[in-house]
Amino acid sequence: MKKDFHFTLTDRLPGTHARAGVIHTPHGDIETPAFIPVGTQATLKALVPEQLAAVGAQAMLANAYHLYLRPGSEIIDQAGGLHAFMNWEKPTFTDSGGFQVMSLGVGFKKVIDMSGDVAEKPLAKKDKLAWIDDDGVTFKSHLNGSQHRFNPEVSMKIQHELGADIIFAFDELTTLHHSYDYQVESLDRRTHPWAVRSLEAHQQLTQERADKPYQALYGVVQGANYEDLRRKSSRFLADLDFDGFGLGGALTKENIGEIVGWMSEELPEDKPRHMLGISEPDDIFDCIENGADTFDCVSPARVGRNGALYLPTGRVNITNRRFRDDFTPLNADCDCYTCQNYTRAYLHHLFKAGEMLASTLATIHNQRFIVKLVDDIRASIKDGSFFDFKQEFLATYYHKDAL
RNA sequence: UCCGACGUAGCUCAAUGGUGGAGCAAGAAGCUGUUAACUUCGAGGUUGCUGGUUCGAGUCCAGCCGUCGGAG
Repeated sequence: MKKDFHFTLTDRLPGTHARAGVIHTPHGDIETPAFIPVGTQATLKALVPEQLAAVGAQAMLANAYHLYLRPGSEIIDQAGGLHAFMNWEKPTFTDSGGFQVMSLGVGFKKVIDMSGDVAEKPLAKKDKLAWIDDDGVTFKSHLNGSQHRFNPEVSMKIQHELGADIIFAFDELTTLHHSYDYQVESLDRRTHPWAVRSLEAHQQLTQERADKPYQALYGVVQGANYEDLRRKSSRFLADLDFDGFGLGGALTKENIGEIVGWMSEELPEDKPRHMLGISEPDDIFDCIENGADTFDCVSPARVGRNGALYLPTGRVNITNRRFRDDFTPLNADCDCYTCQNYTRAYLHHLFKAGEMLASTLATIHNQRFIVKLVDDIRASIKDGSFFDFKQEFLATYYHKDAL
């Protein structure tokens, strides 16, 4: 099959790893840097695809774990793939299920933070829903407790049935709470061998399903916040025939840019780099400056549904009492449907009343805010104003006395 | 007018005579490859009023006030 995927670099920011480019997929192009909203279960919660497109989303990311459990990846295969199933014609990504190895296992019912200084009490074995070994992971469904097994081959089969344009190798997402020795063992015994197995299974499936659109496979770099491990993991994956790379796992927020920089120095220039699960504005700036091309994250959607909305002056809880009689637009300078048509008082009311429209309007705004932020960063790389834009945005965003 | 029941947090209700609690509402915080329209936290009280019994009363007794129901 003809490989219908490539990455074109168009601009670089001198003195940094930052770059702009275009990812070409069978379902269209993605101008990078770009933020990719997450629709875990083949829907971005609270939005119809037209609303997601209107927000400026160039692509969407779904999750192999959730769609495997329900409705089943074979159902989506029968439907003609993710795009046809969910009525989304633009590019799609799927995550491998690797995140659930962590979130249902060591991370079950815990917050895996990026500060690295939280000593959580160890989880009792019976409380976990996932158990990892060197071949893969056995886990219990969070839906009904039924037992399943994922390994690289299973994840690749599922992701091929789902049919996203960009898919990820099955990896082990370690946390900052794991020891250095564990991080080494995780790379050598699981994430790296699994990357090789994912690639082999992917190539086999690509041949078997030659009538389907080409799917690009990204290898996933791990190594927590250790420079030697991040470089080693990057070099290992760089030597394999991946179409791009996911930069994953445990990253200390304090030096996230530095960590991304280590990986960018080891990875090939001509392949795209995707930051898994990052969306805070300061993190986005740091990652792009150090070579990241695309991002996905549930945070803008989730915090929005819970009433936290992005403003240029920082995030606010619209449920706060002070918004009860604030009849100004959420953000007069925002071009999203919500800000163009509704007041803070109305949004406050919808949340307090528990109305579904609250989620929709909040999601539209938050997605637009982050998508546009990354779009603006892309423009600033192209015209050379990146550092001015970064300084101005972050100074305003993190000193929230203006509201 | 008489009889009866009931008065506890903003609301609905708990509390063998032994340090008055919960849910919801209201207030606030958190959320970074979604088990999340979620989670967490604090605040909120002269137990209708006045007396009495008791070591000790939201609880028992009396009166008053109020609400509801029934009878006239």
